[in-house]
Amino acid sequence: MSTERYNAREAEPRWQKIWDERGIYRTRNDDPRPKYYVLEMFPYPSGRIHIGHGRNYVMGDVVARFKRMKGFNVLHPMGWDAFGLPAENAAIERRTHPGKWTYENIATMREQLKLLGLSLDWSREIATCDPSYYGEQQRIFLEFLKGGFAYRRESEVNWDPVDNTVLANEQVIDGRGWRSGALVERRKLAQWFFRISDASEELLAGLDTLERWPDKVRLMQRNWIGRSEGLHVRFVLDHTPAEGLPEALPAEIKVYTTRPDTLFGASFLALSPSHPLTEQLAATNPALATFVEECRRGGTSTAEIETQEKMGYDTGLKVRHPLDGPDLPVYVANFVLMEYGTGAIFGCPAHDQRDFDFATKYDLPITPVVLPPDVDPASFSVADGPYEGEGTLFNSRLLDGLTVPAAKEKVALALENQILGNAPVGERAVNYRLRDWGISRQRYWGCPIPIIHCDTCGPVPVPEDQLPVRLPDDVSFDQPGNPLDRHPSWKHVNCPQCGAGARRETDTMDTFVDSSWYFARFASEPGSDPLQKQAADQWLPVDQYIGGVEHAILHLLYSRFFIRTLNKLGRVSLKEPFAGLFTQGMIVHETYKDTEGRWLFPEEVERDGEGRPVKVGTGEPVTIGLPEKMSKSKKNVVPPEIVADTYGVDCARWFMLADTPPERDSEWTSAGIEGAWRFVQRIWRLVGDAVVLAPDEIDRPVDFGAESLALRRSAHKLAAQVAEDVERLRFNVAVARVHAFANVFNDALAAARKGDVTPDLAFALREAATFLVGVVAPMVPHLAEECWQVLGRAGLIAEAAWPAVDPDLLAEDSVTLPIQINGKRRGEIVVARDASPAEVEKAVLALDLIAQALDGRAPKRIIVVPQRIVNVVA
RNA sequence: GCGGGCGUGGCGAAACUGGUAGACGCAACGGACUUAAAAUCCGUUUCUCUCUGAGAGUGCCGGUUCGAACCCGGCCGCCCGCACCA
Repeated sequence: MSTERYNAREAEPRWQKIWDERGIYRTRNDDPRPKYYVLEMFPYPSGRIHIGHGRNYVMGDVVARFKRMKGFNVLHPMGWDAFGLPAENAAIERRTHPGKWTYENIATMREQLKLLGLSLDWSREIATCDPSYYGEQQRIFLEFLKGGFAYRRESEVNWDPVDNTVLANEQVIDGRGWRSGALVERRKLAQWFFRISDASEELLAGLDTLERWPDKVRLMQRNWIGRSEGLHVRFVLDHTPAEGLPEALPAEIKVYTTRPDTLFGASFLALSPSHPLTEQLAATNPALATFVEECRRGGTSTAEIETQEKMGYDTGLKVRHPLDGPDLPVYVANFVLMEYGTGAIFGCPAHDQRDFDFATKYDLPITPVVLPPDVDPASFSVADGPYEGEGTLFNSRLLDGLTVPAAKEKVALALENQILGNAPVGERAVNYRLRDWGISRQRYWGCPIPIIHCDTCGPVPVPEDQLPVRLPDDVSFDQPGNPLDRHPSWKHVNCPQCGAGARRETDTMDTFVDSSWYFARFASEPGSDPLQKQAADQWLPVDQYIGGVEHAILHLLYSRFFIRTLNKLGRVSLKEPFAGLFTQGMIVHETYKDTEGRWLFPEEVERDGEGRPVKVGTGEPVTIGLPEKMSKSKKNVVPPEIVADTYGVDCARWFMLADTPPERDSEWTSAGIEGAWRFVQRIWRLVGDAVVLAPDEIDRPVDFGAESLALRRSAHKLAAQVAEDVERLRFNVAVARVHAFANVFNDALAAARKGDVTPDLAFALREAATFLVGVVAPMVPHLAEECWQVLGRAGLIAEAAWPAVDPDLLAEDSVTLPIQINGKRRGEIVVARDASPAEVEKAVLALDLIAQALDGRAPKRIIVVPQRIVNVVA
């Protein structure tokens, strides 16, 4: 028996060095084997990683290693989402350069990731802040522009008047700038947009092709795109000249509705405060202008929007009802969004909560037009609130008696056929919630938008031969605002078209642009063109993409749009970048606070004699809080280095895969990591014991005894089942199977120690050990290499094949069937695997326990489910 | 408010998608080995009872079925996404 413990601290760096020296994780594009691309969402280099960051990389690594063993040419790269605001904040706080800070973090985190023993092809590493990467992105931007997928328009931003800077939504807290505390204003700025809304329909339809995505994510994207079918309706303005109205008002107002059936319940029209007509009226109406101003000032936080009261301003205008109803007043209302539909609505208070609130406040008529099923029209009232359900139309002339869908159809037809001017009054329309993607950021640390603004030529693309537009290094962060804007020379250039003095665009791109194609960059070999069509077509789509649910919408939707657009521009052949998606759960950890409410690191807490948590050294009592996502601020983090030093990273990897289903949050506990450690040692011992009992590799004997055969069956079943579990990413189940097999193997070894080790048993023991090591190799790769060596196998297990399963060993000759009487389990019977139902039935009826239960009577019915169960109905 | 998901021992969870509920692990308890400890190994561990056996049991109530954790209806509780989208 082996007595040495497995020394992970010594073995792990040794194997990592060997892997590294032999370059076995370097992927070649000319490898003829079938491809498999596994990718974890690349990290933002924020400083240091903690063990909580490791889970998705470990999961991806298990898949990568498994697929390699299964004979695939695996691409498993890593890079850095390296642009972004935190680098600028760090620059301000630490008086350092964002690039320096970023690259230092990358260096640290790269070493930490390497510590985890991940089988990554580091030769393809990229950082999005590298000019070779963002230069290509600038080229893509210009192609988008040329192809009509990018454009510029005015759009509102959050403006901090003290810091003189634009704020991201998350930097606005309770309507104030997070740093300055100043009240945030909304300002209009000319900004660049990608026309993602034009792709709404294809992005929606494409979701149906993504069969290996979680339903939840597809649903979230579906809701985000927010397709709705409705009707555009033109309401003619009644031009009875009212006092003080400006000349040249438009003849009509167009609204969008999904409830045209409620047209006869309409009691007002409402315009958005940003509607062109509102602006026209406000120009000569100071009271309205003030009202619009008030609406604009409304808070930006969700809490404020939620509780905001409905407010309206009666313009004094009236419109005519298109179908012989009463004239309707036109309001401007704070709850009508300009960005959706036409920026104007008709209000039907009886059947819409918002309209109901509004009508109640301004004392407008509330006419019910939809009667719920089985309700008497005389007693039906909407005084307590609107009715938004299905029903039958009434109070609605031509629609009376129709169901809601039938009424929608009839109104649509009627309005389509009613021609006014040269166009129908009503037109069916599809609307999407999805808006265009604003990519301009008034920041330094991002990809510069390659545009030059000329007073005569307007915005002009930077010529191809002048790309990339590099960020200047000599910038200062001692004043608020965008350093590119105040740089002494950077932005002053000549117009590429007319040669006159011009200015560079000083906005940089949203970092979601950077992450929308990095997976395509990994496809081409290091040093080659960043976006090579052939390479992208070879490797994409990503076969298995792994990351957090927090990216379920934006990153994944933007990437889908980006790839589709690259496809239209002829840059890639595929339409969907990620064939398989998995969203993993977080690692959570208890939180600790001392008596003064200060957060404590886990290593600052221990148990006293009575098991109470106390502070190390002082013995001061400690309060334990609920497990939460690991975060620096709450100090509930575990650094990978500590785990590596005490238990080894294989233990950490095993722990992260075990027990909890991968999509759920998993709690990091010391008991858990100790359990993983015990099991790692157990595998080591089992393999060592097997080698002692069966020291030599021998040819497979022809015949096997019962014990040997049983062990072989278990081993082959293990390899088959774990393969399936890993394919389905059910790592916790795979781990449980390995545990169960270890128990079986342990018993077999104990029995073998007592008796003779016959050649067939020796073969079976060695085979079992080899299978065990092969099966755990993707999960605990260092331990597996060490065991591989103990087994005397040549080469590295990292390059070995998955254990070869003999299908004959998977099928048992006989099966044990449970026997139920009236649905309750009463016994069991062993029958041949291929026994016919009639044979089983006969054997069951012959049993004593059945005879007793039947007590002489004939059974009413016997259900035999082959290889499953027998149920006797007495 | 709208949309979606989930409720199984002291805990994390399995259950081949309608067929032996609780595999496997953690924790706990008992035992072996040891001068002792660590490590390891062997047991016990859903609940109840009249305990060599029997009954109940997958949030609660009901239904479908020979058979339900799984399907259907209605409650209760928790979690997530969206949020004035007309």
